[in-house]
Amino acid sequence: MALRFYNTLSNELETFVPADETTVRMYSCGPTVYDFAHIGNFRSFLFADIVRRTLEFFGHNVHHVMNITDVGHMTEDANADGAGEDKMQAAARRVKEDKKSGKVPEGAVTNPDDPYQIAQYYTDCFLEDARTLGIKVAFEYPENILHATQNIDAMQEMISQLLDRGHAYVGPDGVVYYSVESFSQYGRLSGNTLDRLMSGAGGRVSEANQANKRHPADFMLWKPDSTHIMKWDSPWGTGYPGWHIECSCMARKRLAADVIDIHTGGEDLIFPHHECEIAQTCGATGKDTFARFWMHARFLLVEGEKMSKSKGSFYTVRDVLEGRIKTESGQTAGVRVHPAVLRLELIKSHYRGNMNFTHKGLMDSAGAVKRLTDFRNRLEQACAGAAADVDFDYPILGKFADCLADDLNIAGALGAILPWASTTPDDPAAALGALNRMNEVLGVVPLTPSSDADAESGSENSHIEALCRQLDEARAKKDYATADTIRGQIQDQGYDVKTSPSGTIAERRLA
RNA sequence: GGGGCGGUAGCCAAGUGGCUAAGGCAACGGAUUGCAAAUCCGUCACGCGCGGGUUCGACUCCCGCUCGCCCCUCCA
Repeated sequence: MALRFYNTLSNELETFVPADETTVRMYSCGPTVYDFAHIGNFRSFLFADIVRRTLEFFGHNVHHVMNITDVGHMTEDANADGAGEDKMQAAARRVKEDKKSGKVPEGAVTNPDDPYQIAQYYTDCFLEDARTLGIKVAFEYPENILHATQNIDAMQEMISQLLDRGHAYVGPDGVVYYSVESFSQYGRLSGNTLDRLMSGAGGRVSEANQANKRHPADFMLWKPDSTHIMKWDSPWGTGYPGWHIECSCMARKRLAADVIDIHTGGEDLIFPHHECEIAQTCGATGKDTFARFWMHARFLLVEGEKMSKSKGSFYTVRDVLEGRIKTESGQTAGVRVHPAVLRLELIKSHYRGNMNFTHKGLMDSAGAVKRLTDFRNRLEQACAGAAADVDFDYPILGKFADCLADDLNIAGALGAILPWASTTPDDPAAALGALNRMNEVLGVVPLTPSSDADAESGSENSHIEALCRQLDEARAKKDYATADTIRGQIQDQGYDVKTSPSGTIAERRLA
């Protein structure tokens, strides 16, 4: 089946075929680790995970690599005199505050002034969140998730190559800059060609900095600065690398190729980050292509608006999972959310449209996860867990495959699955096989019915169980007032109550 | 000013140049229930941001406009 992806490079849907048929080489821009990643970041990471799982679904072997940006870049990188506060220093302040309030686990960061400890702390948090949400590459740390700070040598090597090949120069300020005029393709990805760039339109370019560059769009590769909180020796003085070089370097190094198949990231990275990556990699390799496909996820809105710290909508994964989000009425939701629910909420709409994260949407997703889980449980019972192998001739699976192959149409795929999940298939073993294959991409059907219960404390389980029995007793005695009170108690603790002839069952709500 | 993406019912969200515009949620009616929940059955867009054009026919193609979002050197 032909896979079609929208390529930012051409602004068109293109049929995807890997350059090397044995392996798809894929690189995703990962998090900066000066703070917790928020759900907007995770939308982008989950998008990359869907790309990877889709490729695997269609039988490709995928080598997926992600970076961890742990070099403390200036808060204002454009500020060439280094006046901005280092992000790692800002993070140190934050961690010190969090340590006081007990948010940082005992022993996690023994010295908040050590930037490597800060970076590792947030890296660990990121990995934990990513694994919770089922992002595959997170289980491949550290082989396929690389730290920038552990690849400084490779960056210096690439900078040397760029200097040798005439794509870089040392400015009067001692900073090594990339010369955008040396690379004729500059602007091809973003449309921001040199003639179109409106210098400083974003208001983030300082005049003083520009004086040292040959062209206003030239960007930093290495900055000598012995006062920087993270610094390394280099032929250009002790200092630190520019932001863009790490991805060019690590993609080439870890994927062992000058040209890779797919590069993903958030839409804001198209310019300058990915434009600069292309300039660097192509400048160093001499090839005219870095990534054959560039794929970008649109931004996430929260309740219809941009996420904002002042509105309290900069949710982290833990904020959502632990119920610290606001409902439509502005109340704190308070109910724990199953990770599969958040995963589905963040993947269910098309990656090239803005996604609106809402409390209502989360409730919707919870219903869908529950429905799929119940469906799976029914199928497993019906066929004693013996799933049969099915191929794309199986109607739902074929439809699912068609949707995915059409530029990752997850919403369309869900439109096929959800009504199917209300049916009772004639061949439960085949249906289970199909569902399992689809879930390899979606990753939203919790593994076993008991896995959620296992996550609860034993005492809570037995407490709820006891209330269920009391409810049954009251009902048997036709003491409905008591029964209703007990039911209310169980529900208040985040459970759905189901009464049946064989007794009351409480199920923890997924959100 | 420039580059790019999007605007389908209360909400989320597919889709096609031409049968009655998927699906989910919510809502409503019914079955069931002590009452609910869950489940099941049924109802729910004469219209697809606005205005033109092309066409026998457009929500789907083209032009203009409008709104939202991203970028034009912090950003997923």
